[in-house]
Amino acid sequence: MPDLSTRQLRAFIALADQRSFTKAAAACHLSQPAFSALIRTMEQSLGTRLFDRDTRSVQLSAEGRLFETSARQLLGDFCLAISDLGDHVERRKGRVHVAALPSLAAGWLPAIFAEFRKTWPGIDLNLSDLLSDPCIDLVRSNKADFALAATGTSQAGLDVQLLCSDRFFLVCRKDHPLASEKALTLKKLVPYPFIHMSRNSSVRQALDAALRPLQTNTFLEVDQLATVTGMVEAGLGISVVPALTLFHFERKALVTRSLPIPNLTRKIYVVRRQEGSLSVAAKALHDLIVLRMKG
Amino acid sequence: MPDLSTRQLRAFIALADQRSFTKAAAACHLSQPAFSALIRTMEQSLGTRLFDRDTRSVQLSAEGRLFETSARQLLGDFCLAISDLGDHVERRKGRVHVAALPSLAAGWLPAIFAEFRKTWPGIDLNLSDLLSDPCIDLVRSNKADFALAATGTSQAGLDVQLLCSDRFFLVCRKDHPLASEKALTLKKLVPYPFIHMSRNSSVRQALDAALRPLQTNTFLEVDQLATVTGMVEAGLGISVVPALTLFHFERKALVTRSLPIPNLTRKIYVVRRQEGSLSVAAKALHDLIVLRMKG
DNA sequence: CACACTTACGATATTCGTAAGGATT
DNA sequence: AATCCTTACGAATATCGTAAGTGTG
Repeated sequence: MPDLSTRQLRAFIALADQRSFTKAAAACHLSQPAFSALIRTMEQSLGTRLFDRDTRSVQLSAEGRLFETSARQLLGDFCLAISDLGDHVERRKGRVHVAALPSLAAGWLPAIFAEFRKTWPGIDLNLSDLLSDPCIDLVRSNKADFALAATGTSQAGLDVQLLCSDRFFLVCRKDHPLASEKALTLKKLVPYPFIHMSRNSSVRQALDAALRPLQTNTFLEVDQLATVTGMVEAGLGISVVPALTLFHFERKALVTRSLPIPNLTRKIYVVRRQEGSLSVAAKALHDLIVLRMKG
Repeated sequence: MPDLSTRQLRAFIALADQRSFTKAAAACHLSQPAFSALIRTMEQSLGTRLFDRDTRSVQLSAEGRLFETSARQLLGDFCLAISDLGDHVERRKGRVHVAALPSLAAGWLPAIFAEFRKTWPGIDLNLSDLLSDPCIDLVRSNKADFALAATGTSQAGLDVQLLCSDRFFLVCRKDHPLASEKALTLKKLVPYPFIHMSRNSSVRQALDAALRPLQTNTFLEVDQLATVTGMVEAGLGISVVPALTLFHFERKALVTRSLPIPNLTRKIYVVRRQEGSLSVAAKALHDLIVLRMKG
């Protein structure tokens, strides 16, 4: 099977169009003899004359005419494929699939996504707002490019990098005693009824790990942060949630108070597959996320 | 727009399949470093890394995966186009359009076509069995590859070569006086009623030119040779026709007799366009026709 | 240390442009 | 003589294979 290059195709088509070696050579930025040799080489490798030529006229031979259709089609497809690849490399096209904890998806990610989308309007986005484990599963099965999740144990085959430490805040009604408490401590929280996220949430797990010795009055567990908001606002109890989720609690009736315990944090990691680099688009979003978090 | 060769596509696909530079290099009959350089060059010209590789594993990058689909499609199309061209060059495919006088089409061409078709079963044939002028028009308008016709005047832009001189024969019933005439001459034919082809036929024109001084008793003109056969067989008259048409007159009731006038001939020419070579298939048929005529 | 990809490097092959050649108008 | 394609040829470039280098399990 003979070798053939796009340059040869271009030269062939140029000559078919111009019907002149001199003009076609100029169009290909080649000296005329070099162009002539190129066509000759092509004819040899295809095993047939493609042009009937003498000093007075140049035109496609029967076989050349037959090949012309294919050549135009092939070169067109080639250009399409190459420019499509170029679009992806230049970030004019693409798709990034991010898996992220729901606690990040509602409050923190939207601004990042908006900025990303503004910078790279051609790149589409997928966001799987799931708990840590399904997030990581998506990464492992290569369905998501990377995940923003909380994972203590380092996973085999996955690259896990700390994105940030998310400090916990007290959330309660303005008329709650703790809202005006001068010196907040964990111990002062314990007596009050707590509204918690369910045990499989990263928020809850980080909290449990940090509060290990203390026993809280957990009278209600829910699955969604928004539900916590509603419950706290209704005066059913208090809650302790990470800073990145405070978006949910920006309400007139509520206050959020920093807790003076430095290592009471939930750690957020960027998780991606060890093997295989990120796509250009995914790397762009990844880098933006890291930049906006660190910066 | 970057250059790209089928060799590079093959290498890319081989590496995508084998996921090993060593194996893919072997598959491409290249040393491993040369293969490595080939992939590197390709990545540079496309402006993106196509494979994620370290000493332990080789796999497509996101951009490589994107390009893989196109690459396989492109290489497939390439092979198709090249092998299709090859089929035509090797005469496994093709089509030849011949224009030929009806007087040749029925009797003389069938054996040639049969032999040609047996030798090159993949090549389809078109035969336009028309009078000289429409035959030549087909050649000039590039609808026919060449024509077998009678043309005195050399036509501008056309290449005209003598194929054969077709001697005329007397055709009459066995019971006709001329059938047993010892020494045939033209003059002895004159008194008898003639059945002629119409004046726009090449047979008639050649005959008229050759018989110029003599006046024949032309009481019937027809358009088809087969009609001449029927008329002569019915005893309506005699006719004089070229040797290559005698096929029509091989019948029990008829005799065909050579006329002892050497230059009483109709000349058959091969007519083709001056510019532009014949297709491989057309040349094959052309050469066979010339060979069978001369040989 | 064994395996697999990369780098280094001299040798070979290809491709280039300039200049001369040949054919046609 | 002018035009256009081909041939000739030395120079620049690209590609090849061998051998050494590097990094990982």
